[in-house]
Amino acid sequence: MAVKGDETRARLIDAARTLVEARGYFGVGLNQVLEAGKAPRGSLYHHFPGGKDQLTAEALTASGQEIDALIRSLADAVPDTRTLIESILDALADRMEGAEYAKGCPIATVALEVAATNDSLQKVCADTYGGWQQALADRLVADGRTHDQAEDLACSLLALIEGALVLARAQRSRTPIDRARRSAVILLNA
Amino acid sequence: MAVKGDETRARLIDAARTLVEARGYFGVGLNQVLEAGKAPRGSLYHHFPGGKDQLTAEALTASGQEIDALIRSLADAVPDTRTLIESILDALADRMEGAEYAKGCPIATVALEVAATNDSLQKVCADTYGGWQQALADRLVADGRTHDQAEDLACSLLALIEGALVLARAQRSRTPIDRARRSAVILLNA
DNA sequence: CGAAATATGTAGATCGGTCTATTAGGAGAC
DNA sequence: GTCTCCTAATAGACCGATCTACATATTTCG
Repeated sequence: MAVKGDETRARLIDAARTLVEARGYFGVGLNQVLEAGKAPRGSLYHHFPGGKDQLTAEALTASGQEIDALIRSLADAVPDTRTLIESILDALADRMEGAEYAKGCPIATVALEVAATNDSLQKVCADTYGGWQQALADRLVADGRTHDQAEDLACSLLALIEGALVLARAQRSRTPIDRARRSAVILLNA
Repeated sequence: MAVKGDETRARLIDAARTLVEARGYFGVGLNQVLEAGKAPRGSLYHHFPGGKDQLTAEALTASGQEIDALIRSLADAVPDTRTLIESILDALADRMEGAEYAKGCPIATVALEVAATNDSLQKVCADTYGGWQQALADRLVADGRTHDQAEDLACSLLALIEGALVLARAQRSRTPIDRARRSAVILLNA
């Protein structure tokens, strides 16, 4: 029965990922997750004895790893770093528009909600952002930049991307992302 | 009793501003607001017949106007736009650290939580961001930039600032803000 | 007095979490 | 093969707490 159990677990994580990205940690009730994941309450606490926090942490981790993989696979598939950043922003903008602004950064909402009050989730968010920054910095080092330069620039590029996602969702328009795209190129060429 | 009533109203808005900035729309219960604002439940629905949404909207608007005023007053007090941006980021970083990362952008958390599901609050967030962007763009036009250039750059600077605030809160460190500060100067000089 | 404001009480829903049963399916004995 | 057993997994009732909102006084002051 290991297989069926794993499927239920995965369905719950998937449901939590979508809902939490759209409405945040406090904005999603377990009943919603259970309904979307088509699972009874007992299954949730069987697979996630740590309750809502554990489920949310695993959902954030999964979404974080997906973005990490996206960055690293694009980095391999693309001729230069400028194209990498542009591809990331294009992909995120398309994803956001396709979801009618229910999707943006899968981490940011929770990160802001729990920054000062939930240590375990805050740590998950911090680590996830750290991983993304590292993925960008790796590429910048491959371009010939020093470690310090790469870390600085990767952090600013990540901030520009995250901020553009916030503005785009808030205004329900991809314009901020397109503008950030041009500014990112300026930062890369500086 | 107009005076006393207005004071109660103001206390509730102040309490909502602080709590909502720290934990977001869904993360704050009216009981918390009432306790922090030292008011009974009846007063809340007397002053805010629209309930939680109205209270939140007014809290966001007040916080938004405060930042707007900060930008515009700094713009008058400072010799160049570079110093303006640096002053804004320094002020925001100090404020965040001083609150142990319970403060960041007073709008962002709610903006992300309600982007796709609460039209009235989404509109408040969008308008607030629009106002900030306009305040920055006004200064850039005064520097001699065209209207379009100013709008583009103001949007990217705002994204950079917002993103830095997200990363700084998520990682509980002012480093992302300091790095964004240097990148903002690059964008201004480009 | 009359309106504004305050002060509670309470309704009805939903919250996260725990509990006890029941079902399902694979491992091992023979 | 197939029967038995044991645990993983499902199922849903139930708990106290909390949520937003409303209703009904009571108080305060022009």
